[in-house]
Amino acid sequence: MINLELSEQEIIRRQSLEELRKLGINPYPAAKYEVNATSEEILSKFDSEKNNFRDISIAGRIMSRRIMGSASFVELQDDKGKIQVYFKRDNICSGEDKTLYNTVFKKLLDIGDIIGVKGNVFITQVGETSINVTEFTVLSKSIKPLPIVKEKDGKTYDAFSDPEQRYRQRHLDLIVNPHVKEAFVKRTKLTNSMREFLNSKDYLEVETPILQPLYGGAAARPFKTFHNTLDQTLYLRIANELYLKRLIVGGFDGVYEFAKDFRNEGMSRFHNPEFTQMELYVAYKDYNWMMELVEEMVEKIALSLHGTTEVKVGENKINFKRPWKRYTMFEAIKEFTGVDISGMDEKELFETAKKLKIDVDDTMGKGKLIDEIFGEMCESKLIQPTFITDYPIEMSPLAKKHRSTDGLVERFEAICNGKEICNAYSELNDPIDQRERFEQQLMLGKRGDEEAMVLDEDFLGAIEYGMPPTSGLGIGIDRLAMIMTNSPSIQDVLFFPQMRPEKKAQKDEVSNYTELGIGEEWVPVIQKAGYLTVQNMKDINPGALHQKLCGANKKFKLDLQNPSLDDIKAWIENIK
RNA sequence: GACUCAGUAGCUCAGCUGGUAGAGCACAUCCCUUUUAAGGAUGGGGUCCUGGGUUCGAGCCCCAGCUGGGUCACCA
Repeated sequence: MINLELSEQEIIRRQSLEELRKLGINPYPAAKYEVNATSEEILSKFDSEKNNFRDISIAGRIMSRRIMGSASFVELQDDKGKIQVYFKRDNICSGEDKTLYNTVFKKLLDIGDIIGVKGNVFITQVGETSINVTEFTVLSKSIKPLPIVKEKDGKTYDAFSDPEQRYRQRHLDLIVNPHVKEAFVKRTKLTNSMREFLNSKDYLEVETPILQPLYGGAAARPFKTFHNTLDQTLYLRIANELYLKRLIVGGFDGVYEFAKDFRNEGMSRFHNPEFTQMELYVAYKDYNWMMELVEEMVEKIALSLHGTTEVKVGENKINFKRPWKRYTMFEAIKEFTGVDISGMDEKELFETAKKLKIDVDDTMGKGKLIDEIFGEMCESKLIQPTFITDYPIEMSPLAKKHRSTDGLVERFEAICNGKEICNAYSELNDPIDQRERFEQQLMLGKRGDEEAMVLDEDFLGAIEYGMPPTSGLGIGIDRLAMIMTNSPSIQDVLFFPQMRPEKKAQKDEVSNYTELGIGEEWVPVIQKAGYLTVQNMKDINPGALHQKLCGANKKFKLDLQNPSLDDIKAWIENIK
């Protein structure tokens, strides 16, 4: 029986599936299919003089078909791109039986099907490098129609562009939007390049717990979960900083981790609840040394992705060539506002912020005020990669006090395209100071700051044994990937960005209907008519339902025995 | 979380002042063949996001909700 939830095209494809089976063709064969070329190789290396690429074998998805009487063209898409494939009836069917071309190829295959073809490469009269097929194999029948995207001269027609569908059905997005695939390939090249760089310096890639009994290393609200056997609350990590530092205490001089971190906060085009950060800790170094490492590493990444240090991002051209501009936070504020705040006390800072039309309130301390002024007046103006150094101590409980200026810490961030891409310190390794800083955070927490850090006794215990002077770095991989792939949204560099679950309409069980005396075969018909629950049918006109059901029976050729009007009246009366 | 825009065929979108739901692609049947966002002819395909309301009558107007986009706020 026909499934009424399917569209016409889906029904036709399922029928084709059965037809293939009747012809003895398995639409989902088990055997491996030997592939010895890709579309990319053929297009770049075919030479009609040499007539190379004889007897090639290639597999992919049918993306378009131009069917003619006894010859047809198909666009086949594989992992690397698309190539035109030429099907000629007499090349495929050498004998009298033309079923393989007339029926299997022309009628039973569709856009979206995955096939393998064997043949020889040639160039058509129009000049298109193509494969002349001698043999083809159905590898997987597609029973859902693909969105049809067409392209000419770089212009795309009927693009599959609805962001909701693209993110919810990323597989579809990847099939029909080639530039999407490119961005993800670049993202992987980015992390590969970074990993190579770090490995070449002999730093050790490690893994630390994602489920943590205490969350620490950043200021953020966590996701909370529960371990049954331990009877204990656990948190998904917001950072891995405190674990990596324990490894430094343990005697590794350089450790890094590509870490998925989780923060239970707002979502935006720059924020996803789970995101990737690369954290690196190197013993016996300071934040000045780390700035040079960041410059060198990011410049190398830009070069390996684009072959140049210049990267186009939106309207801007960003140049990652070393050295990057450096400002202390005070210098940056002076540069962009004209105000020198370096000597100011809390009250003066408060008045300055007010004059600059920044929202301020009484709870803000000195550090928060400086941070606000910088965030409002400077950050978005920093397009070229820039280091901002020397942050107020209040905002940085894990950073070492500045070697020469009171009230500051040895911290830097790199800002690029108006957004922070990394954050680094000379790490605080004085256990007494660290304990005091945590205690200050506890006070903030008691005052209601939900993002205040928790005191981690185990971590303190570790650094009490002595942690070497260390520089640490956290670099936002998603943010960097956005810049390197010219993507305006974080959703464009995450395969499966977080989405609210789709709400499905509630449906009653079949038994809810049969209890009323309705035959099982009528249940899908009634639901198709819009009555997904028995209660929806309660107050309707029996005559109208009768018409709808008999109409559907005829329309969909269901060959069911129509119920009488009295039957339907009885069903509706039976509803409680 | 706030504001704002959107949701109509498998896809991209029209839809007038409220009056029988439309196009292109895709699909089906047929014609032709080295074509290319192929062409020609004919045809089928709809819970107009959901639920209320106003109205003789709602895709359109009003209210509530769902989902998404954009901007802002928190944050990396």
